[in-house]
Amino acid sequence: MSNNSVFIEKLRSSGLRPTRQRVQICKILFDRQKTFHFSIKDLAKMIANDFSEKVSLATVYNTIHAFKKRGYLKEISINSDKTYFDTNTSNHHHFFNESTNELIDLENNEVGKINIKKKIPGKKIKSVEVLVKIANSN
Amino acid sequence: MSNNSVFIEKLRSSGLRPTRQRVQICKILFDRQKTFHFSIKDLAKMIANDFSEKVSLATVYNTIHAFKKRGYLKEISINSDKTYFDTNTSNHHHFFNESTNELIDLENNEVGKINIKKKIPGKKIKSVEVLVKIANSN
DNA sequence: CACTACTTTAGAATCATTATAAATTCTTAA
DNA sequence: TTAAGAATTTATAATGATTCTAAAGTAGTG
Repeated sequence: MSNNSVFIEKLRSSGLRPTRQRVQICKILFDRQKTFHFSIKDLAKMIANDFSEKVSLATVYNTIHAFKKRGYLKEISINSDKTYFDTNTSNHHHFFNESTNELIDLENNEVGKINIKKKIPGKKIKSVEVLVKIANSN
Repeated sequence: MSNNSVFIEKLRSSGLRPTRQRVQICKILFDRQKTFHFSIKDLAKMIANDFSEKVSLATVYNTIHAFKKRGYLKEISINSDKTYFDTNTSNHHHFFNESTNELIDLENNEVGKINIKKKIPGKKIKSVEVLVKIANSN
């Protein structure tokens, strides 16, 4: 369990004022061992449950965007209708469980080297992301 | 240049009545050599340009969904804010050019075998899709 | 032709997200 | 510590994409 000063520092160090709202959101997002995959809606619900003080939806959006911009979160697109964010900002991949709509991390070292044979002249590769869709075996 | 009867047959064979609107949309989508990547907005614009008769936006949505359901189109998610459809329904991958927002197909045989080392018990893999983000080399 | 089911349509409704502008809070420096 | 200015939060409105609705139109069948 981190104490708030860790998050206050984190925020300050990237030029964000450590407001109550931002610190609260940090606690939910980053005070955990495992990767966290969430939608804005999920997060808003958790804030409502975890804290007595209300945080407006606009602030949730603002904060998530600020965090994404600073590299604290990654955005993941599965289907157009679902936007998830991921606290794991390393280079990695995902399983998407179609039976449950659940996302599972797939670390870089859990996927063999990916050889992109086609080259696009004048372009360089920024990232290679794999999405593995899975479902119940039967 | 295919004639309409090809599309009328295609529609009929999958239980869709070959209405004027659907045939028009078929002509735009499928009467071409190369894969076509498009958004609903793109398509609506093309319909407006190519045909004298108006097609309502609701019909465009209905038709695209019907085509997707029947496997004539694939949906592609890049960023949450962009939904593209793809007339290439084969198992394949994509480049996404971040400089131009352009999608480029990457066929299965242009990517080396992808070895997913992590297994999820009780689940089977439905698909493996790679998204390669690219940008100008400099 | 007449019937029925399928389609299309305009417009309303919904949902997620972004914009706005006023109120609040944070930081700083006196 | 307090005043000033900038950053932030907030409620609400605005936007944009998509879906819904219910009425009008159309295709297929006998």
